[in-house]
Amino acid sequence: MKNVYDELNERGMIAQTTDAQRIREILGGDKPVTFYIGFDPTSDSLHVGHFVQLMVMAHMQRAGHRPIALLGGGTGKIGDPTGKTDMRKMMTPEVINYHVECFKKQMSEFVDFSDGKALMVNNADWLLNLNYIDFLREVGVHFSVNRMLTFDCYKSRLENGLSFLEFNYMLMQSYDFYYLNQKYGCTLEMGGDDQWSNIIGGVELCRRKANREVYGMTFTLLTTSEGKKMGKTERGAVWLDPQKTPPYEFFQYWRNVDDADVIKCMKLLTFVPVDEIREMAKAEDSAINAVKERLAYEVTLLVHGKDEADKALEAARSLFVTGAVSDNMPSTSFTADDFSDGGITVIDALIKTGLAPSRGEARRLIQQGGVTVDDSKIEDIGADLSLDAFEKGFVVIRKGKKVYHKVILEK
RNA sequence: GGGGGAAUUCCCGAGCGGCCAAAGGGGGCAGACUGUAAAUCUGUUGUCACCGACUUCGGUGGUUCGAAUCCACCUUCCCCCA
Repeated sequence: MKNVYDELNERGMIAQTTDAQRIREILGGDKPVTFYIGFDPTSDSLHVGHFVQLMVMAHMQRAGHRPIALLGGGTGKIGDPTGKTDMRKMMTPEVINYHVECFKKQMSEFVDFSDGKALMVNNADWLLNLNYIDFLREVGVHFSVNRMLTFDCYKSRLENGLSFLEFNYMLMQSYDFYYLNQKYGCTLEMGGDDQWSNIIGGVELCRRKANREVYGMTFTLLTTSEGKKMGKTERGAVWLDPQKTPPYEFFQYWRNVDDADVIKCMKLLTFVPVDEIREMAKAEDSAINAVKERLAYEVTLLVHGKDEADKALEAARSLFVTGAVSDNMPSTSFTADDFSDGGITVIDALIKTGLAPSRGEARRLIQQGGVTVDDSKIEDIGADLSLDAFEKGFVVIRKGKKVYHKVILEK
């Protein structure tokens, strides 16, 4: 069987390691390795930024290792200052707990937690009851402030202010590793590349405090070729929760990634074998479109299941390739009540479907020629959408070139 | 504890008492070109009943015919000294 280290490496997932050789050895050995990845419960759904982490866990689990998903119910109360320019808002315990519950549910879709094949723990369980003095004496002594201040991750914060609360985040996370090492024999901490300093902190703590040799590994952040974080749209993050980001929209997000990012995404976000991906990488020009479609399909498949992936693919194809209407495209239902005088203005329709956030925006869209109803461009901002247009029961509004929306008339 | 500075629209950032819904850039949206790509060019980017009206410049009051711009107090942040 292939060493999972090589698999991850070939996929370009590995960013930094504390000891590449040794890690490769233990991952390729016959003893399962217990490792952990932490997630701070900052929102009520995981987003694509977390997805790489989930993929790594899945890869590792497939290779026979034991993942521990650590939810930061305790550290969430502090807030990780890494890479943040501003102080984070403090979240109430209720909110944090709610987020933890949401994360749990979503993660179970990707990692098998049955029969102890993987563990899910919450660091609130051990961090919340720590005694301040004891903690300082046992953990605090092992950290050098001088050194911490030189870390890159604090640089920007040194200018904008870093509270003592946040400064302690690293100690908390380091303690997590120590705790998991003692309790579950966890010997490897993984995380996004931005977590590197925090991970080092944990590795050093284990060595100093328990004289244990443990390891750390970070993986490539999901960024575009320009170095920007992926998974952000004008409406915010791309969520894994279908309520927050509908599968069709999710699919479209990947369908529209830059040429330069497709292969990277393929490697990071799907289980498609590396050899196959290498073949795909040869595609040029418009042939890349096929790869993008595959990418979108594969990722949607993993996150939302085959049904939704098929539907999204079908909807995208019919709209963009054949121009046909699909049952699976985004839609809104109107009732007869919406047509008070036998019609509704196109502007109102745009608002009601969510295609435009305000009337001003809707008006602008029409003025700039961006709105099409059933293949005829709307020229007049006062245009009406009459009941007669609904003979076939629906009407298709198109905003710009890529956004299609079906308006269904409910009888 | 003392002294100094800052808070502007999605973000960064300019802003003389009237010409400010507020420069410029980024981002977003739309148009052209394309491959549902990138780059480029153009337009647009507070709300509404869009001629015009209304609400914005950390908060609350005040000065003034008139304030994002001046004054007072408050809040938050930054910097220097102790």
